[in-house]
Amino acid sequence: MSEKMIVEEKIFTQKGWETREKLLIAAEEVFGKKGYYEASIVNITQEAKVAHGTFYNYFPSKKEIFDELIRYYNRELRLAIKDEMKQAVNYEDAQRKGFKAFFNWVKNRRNLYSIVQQAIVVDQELYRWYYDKLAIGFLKSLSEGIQAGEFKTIDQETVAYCLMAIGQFLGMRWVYWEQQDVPEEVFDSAMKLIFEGLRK
Amino acid sequence: MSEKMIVEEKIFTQKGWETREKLLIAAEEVFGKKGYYEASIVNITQEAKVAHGTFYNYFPSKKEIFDELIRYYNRELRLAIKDEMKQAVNYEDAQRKGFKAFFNWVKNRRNLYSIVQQAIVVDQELYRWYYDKLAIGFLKSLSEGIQAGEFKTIDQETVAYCLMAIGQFLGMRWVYWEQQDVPEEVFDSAMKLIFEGLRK
Amino acid sequence: MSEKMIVEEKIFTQKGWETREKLLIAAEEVFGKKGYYEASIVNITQEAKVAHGTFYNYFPSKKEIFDELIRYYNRELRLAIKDEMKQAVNYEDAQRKGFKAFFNWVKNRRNLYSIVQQAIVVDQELYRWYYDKLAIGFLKSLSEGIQAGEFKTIDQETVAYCLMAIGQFLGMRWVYWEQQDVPEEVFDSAMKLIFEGLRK
Amino acid sequence: MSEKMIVEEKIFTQKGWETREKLLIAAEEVFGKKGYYEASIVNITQEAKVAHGTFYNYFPSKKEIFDELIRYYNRELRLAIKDEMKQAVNYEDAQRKGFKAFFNWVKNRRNLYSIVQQAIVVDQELYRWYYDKLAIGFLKSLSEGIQAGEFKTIDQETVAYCLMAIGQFLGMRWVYWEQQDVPEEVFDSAMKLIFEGLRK
DNA sequence: AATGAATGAGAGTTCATTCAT
DNA sequence: TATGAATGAACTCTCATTCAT
Repeated sequence: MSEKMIVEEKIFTQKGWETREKLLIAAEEVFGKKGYYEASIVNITQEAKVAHGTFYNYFPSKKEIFDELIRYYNRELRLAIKDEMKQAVNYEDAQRKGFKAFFNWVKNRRNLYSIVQQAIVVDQELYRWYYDKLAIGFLKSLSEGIQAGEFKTIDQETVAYCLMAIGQFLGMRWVYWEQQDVPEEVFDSAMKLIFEGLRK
Repeated sequence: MSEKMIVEEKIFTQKGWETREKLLIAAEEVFGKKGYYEASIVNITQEAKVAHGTFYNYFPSKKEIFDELIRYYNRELRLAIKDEMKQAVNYEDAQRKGFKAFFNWVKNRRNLYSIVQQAIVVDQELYRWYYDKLAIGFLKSLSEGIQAGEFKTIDQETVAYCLMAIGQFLGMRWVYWEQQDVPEEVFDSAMKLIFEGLRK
Repeated sequence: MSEKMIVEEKIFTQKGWETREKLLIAAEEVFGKKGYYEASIVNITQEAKVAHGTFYNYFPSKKEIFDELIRYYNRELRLAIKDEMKQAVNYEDAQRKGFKAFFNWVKNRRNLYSIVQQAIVVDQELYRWYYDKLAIGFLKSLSEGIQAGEFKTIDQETVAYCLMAIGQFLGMRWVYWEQQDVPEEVFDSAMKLIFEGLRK
Repeated sequence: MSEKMIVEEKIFTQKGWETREKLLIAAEEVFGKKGYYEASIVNITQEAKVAHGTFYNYFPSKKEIFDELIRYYNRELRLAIKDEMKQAVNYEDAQRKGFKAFFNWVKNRRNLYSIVQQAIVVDQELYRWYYDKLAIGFLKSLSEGIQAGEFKTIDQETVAYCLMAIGQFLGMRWVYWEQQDVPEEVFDSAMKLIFEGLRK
């Protein structure tokens, strides 16, 4: 007698669930390395070491597994950032810790980072959803920082977008392209810009 | 008697040159609207109102015309920004004017903006080249602003990336997604962040 | 202690037999609605509310269950026609009652009617078998009608085929396509043609 | 300088037109022999001795070439019947000649006959269209025969359907199944039934 | 220079069937 | 007996590229 799992109205046995996981992990690898359009289902099933047809027992289409990856890891990232921010001593520290957590996540999930960027082309709605979701976390922390009198009274949404932008570009530049941690001095320079501004 | 043109070791007649132009303009439209992978050569030749085979008289591959677009318009964008910055009364104003010019360019070249983002998937090297090229302009102006004592002494490259990031995200958010100008108050908020920082 | 049933050298328990029945009923529905080629085994097992693999415990292939349906319901139709004909007061009446019974059967077994037509594509031999079997009934009654001096001396096989043809087309036209009974006046016109001919 | 042809908004050169013809002839053969669902595009292109992809230069889908065959040959058949009927000395003779022409057509176009029957499964609308189109010819001739006082006053539509039914079944039985002409005595028996009726 | 017919590799997807549990 | 995961061959369709005219 085997235990069953139910996901989105589909029922899986333990074995089925494991196959699904294998496919997701394989897709992360393949989409990350080759890009959505260059990647084929065969690439994914070979990476997962299952038969071609097995893919369609678990995902109705190539696009669907892509969506699933984005949505699943968006949640993972947000939780990771949130967890880190909770440890902060003040709101500035919270923002710094948020950035650190983000860079860390990119480092550990290089493929996922790439996949998210691909969404710009593959599904703009999804890409927008991704950043809107992410923005909410920044917004909340900014808002509290303002209320606490730690931050200036600002257009929170705009600033949230600016902060995400900076995180995104530095992550791309250093962690994704150069495959290293964001250097300390770069991180400090960015934080300095954010908290003190450019003008002398 | 026809005049000839030489581009990258190829010789064109006047008529040939015009056909090439038609194809580039069509490619901009088609790549912009459908995306690189969804677009086919036939789409481009139909848009250009030439025969299918004509394409390969001018470009060796689909990828090549994509590259050409990116490189050509990268130059156009940089010139547009430079031109605008020249009019500035000081370095802060130059940065502001640079942003304005960028948003303006996105507005007038929506398709191109989209195409550049597609490079993330199509050719990461090219994408990097694009932003490295762009960064140089920001860098130069920043550098002069520091030398003139108008800006803090900062890690110029990092700040250049941060500024590009902000421009990129706000352009995406407002001009590309919402299809409107960046609202004045959003622009001001971003500038305020950049020049004064977040801390109270 | 369970009772066993034996069908074509296979032994079934009561439960097994019921599963088999469920599959046949489901197949009738699915083949009827979607057609043989559009229908999948999964469609059938889902309709029957059994597991995918269960199908192959009862039928060796998709084709086999199709055959079984055709053969089973061919017998049912012939019995229905025969039963009705038995009530007739003379041979002309028998033919009329035979037609009525046929139209009635199409009405109540729309799916089956469709399935029989599919045999044209799926298995021409089977289709031929179906109509040869059906023809025998017509033949017998015609033959008796002639012997009784009620009908002309005719080429019985040809006339049997003509009668089947008329039944088939009127059934298709009215009962299957229009989903209604064959209108009385249509029925009468056809009978008039059959019994009196076209010439003035 | 090559001559061009325009068909349904597509332009063909002479060569292209010939390829299209080759494909139609091949499809007639393949659909006729294997049936619509068992036939693959590869079967057709191999029969036509062209590359796989060439098919899609001329027909947007498998279904489309099937439709084209049916519609094209429906017209051919109707013209053939009409031509033959024109030679008739009276309306009864016209009907006889119509049947003859039909059987002749089936004989020369065995594959087409099969293909038309497949439409029952592949596209019921098309099948209905086919017989509705055909019925019109019968109707017209019947109508004139009545007006001329040669035929009884009857429900013309119903009788038209009955006549088509008989033609269809005899064609199937003899020409298609047995691959021979409809025997003279069979033809005569059917005509006798049609014109004189069954009752003594 | 311009044309468009021809090509064939390769894509995503389906599904009858097998089989271990 | 019942299950549903796994398989892989076969399908339709796409399209970048080549090439004869």
